[in-house]
Amino acid sequence: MPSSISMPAPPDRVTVVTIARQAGVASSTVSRALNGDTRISAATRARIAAIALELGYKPDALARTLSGGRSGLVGLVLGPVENPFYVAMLQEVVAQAARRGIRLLVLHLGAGAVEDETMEAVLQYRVDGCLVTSAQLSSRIADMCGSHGVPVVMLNRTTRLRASSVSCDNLEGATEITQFLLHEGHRRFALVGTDTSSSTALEREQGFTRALASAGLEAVRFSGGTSSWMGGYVAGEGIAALPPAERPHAVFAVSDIMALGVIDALRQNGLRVPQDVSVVGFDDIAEAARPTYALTTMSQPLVPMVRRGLDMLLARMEDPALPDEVTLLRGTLAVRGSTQARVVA
Amino acid sequence: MPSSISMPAPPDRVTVVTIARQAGVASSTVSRALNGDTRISAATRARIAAIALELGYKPDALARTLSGGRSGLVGLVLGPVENPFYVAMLQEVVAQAARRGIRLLVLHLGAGAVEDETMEAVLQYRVDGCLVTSAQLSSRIADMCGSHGVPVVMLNRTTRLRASSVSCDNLEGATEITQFLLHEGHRRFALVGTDTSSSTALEREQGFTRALASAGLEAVRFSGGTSSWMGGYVAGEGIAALPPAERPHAVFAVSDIMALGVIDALRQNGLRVPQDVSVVGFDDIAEAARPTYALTTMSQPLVPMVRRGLDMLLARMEDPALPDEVTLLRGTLAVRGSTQARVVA
DNA sequence: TTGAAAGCGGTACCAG
DNA sequence: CTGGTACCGCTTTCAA
Repeated sequence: MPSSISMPAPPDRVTVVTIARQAGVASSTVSRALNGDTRISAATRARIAAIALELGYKPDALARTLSGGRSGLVGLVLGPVENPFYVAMLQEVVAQAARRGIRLLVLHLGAGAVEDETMEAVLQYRVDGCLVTSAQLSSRIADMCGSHGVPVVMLNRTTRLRASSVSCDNLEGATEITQFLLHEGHRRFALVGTDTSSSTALEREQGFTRALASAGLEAVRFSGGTSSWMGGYVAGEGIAALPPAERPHAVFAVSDIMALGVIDALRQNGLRVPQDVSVVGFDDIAEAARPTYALTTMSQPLVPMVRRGLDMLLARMEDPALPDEVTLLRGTLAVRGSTQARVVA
Repeated sequence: MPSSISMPAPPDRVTVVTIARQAGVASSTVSRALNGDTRISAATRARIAAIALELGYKPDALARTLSGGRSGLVGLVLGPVENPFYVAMLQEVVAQAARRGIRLLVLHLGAGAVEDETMEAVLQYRVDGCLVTSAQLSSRIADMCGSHGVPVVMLNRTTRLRASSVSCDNLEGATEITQFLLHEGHRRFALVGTDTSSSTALEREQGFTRALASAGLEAVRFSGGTSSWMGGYVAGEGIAALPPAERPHAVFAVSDIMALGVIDALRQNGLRVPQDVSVVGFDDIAEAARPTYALTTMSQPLVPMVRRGLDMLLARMEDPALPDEVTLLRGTLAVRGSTQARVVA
């Protein structure tokens, strides 16, 4: 039966055999030549390369993997994208992975639990390694990867699990930004945190609280639930509802997205930022730089974090015996318009 | 050499052969049994299933694919995530794909061009189909997929390419929201568009312009560059700079994210929304519902769109001969606080 | 320097 | 109903 007009026959796959026949050599020779094996004469190598190019040969990644090689696949477990920080992270991971010839297999995205079938994909597709950001139940992924010799690197998340990690020095960062607030003359503080206890949020709270304690101060704590705009907004309403005498000079939110919610809530309730209340966050998401927010925040070194994370992962894909490693990177303070020095009354 | 303490030997892979030996049958029988082939006696099937379960057998997706089956992989090409709409889409795609047992291979993300190596991944990993959202150069992906018999479905993007698509009825939606504005008494309009000509933006502009034309009206056009908050902000500043006599009653932005930028710019310049100017968008991203914006917009039926898109893709993965198909879904008007009826002067 | 052949883990065809 | 076997595309000994 002749093929229909609208469906040009998908061209037959060009394989090592196709090339071997064309070149009049064995398929094994083709394989070696294309992989730059120096035992093959430069002449034959060149000839085979030429034919491969001409025929548009694309090695089958699956077959290659099956016969014992790497899959080139890295599993990706991504946190709640309601927080733009995770979106930025995703973007950076995708960009850098592409540059390194790594393919990303989406294993999970969002706040929910990682499903079982998802976990199985790690084995079924012979994923070489996993990149995990946040996710409450990431420990399950780490466990199963660990027991199957699949290296795992956590981004923006410290852990005691068998896995390596790269994250911002949250404790130090929170300390630094708190000291900045103290230096600016603020003496009454509010802390905006979450109900869920992610390592990230906890460390930041600690840094803040300790820095205050060193100055003999305490903060009132507000929680809006999750690390989201709405979470911050709810907390912000609570702060705005305080009697003027108890109103904080400055608010520290454990994430930028919450800080933005806080700012909106304060303004919605007639308070000015920074004139009445200074607000700071942590992350430095793109929205923080908008003129309407101009959020003072601790900027996470996103690009280096991802680079370091991929380096660590690739190294462990090469040599699975490498010991776990924890890297902390320092953030940098980004001072913008959401804070202002407090004139002593 | 004994294995080290920290590295428990990765357990040997459980294959059909492992099970076959355990059960005292041929591997082909195992394969059939596990695939529910009714020719195998219910008894043997049960027995094999039990052994498989006990041994924790996970069929190797790669081997299965190599021997002629589907890979279960769908390539994902995602648009600029600066626009939260694409993030929401990603989230929905991931969720629904997981539910259907489809694995997503990230091919691209962002505004940039799709790289060559990325395109090759489609063939190298034997991707069963591709899901494409936006992306200027998505045509290249579509081309190469088309010529290799890999079905493509475009989401939120109409096209004349060989590919199917699902999108919101942008023309109709823009018309409807414009008529709403007219009905509310607005007579002077501004249009906020982009420099890049995505089909989506163009159709929305058309719907708006035509609806106005039907009423004998015209709009001043502003462009802030890209479909982003900043793009909207820049356009908004232009609008705010107009002399009061020329100030529009209502602004139609081709996307929510731009509309938010417009609102912020107007307010930053002392104009009130909706009292001085009404603003509408298109998409209904989560941010639009924030009390601080309360954006009136055309809500895209995201969940049904994705469902329909996956349906179409799966159908074509089963039967590649299916003809291309274009589906338009109607959006629904979400009236919120960023618009207000204009009292006739 | 190159060829032949044996897998990798499944599926499917052909027998029996 | 079930077993044997070839094959998917590539890598990798083992020979020559």
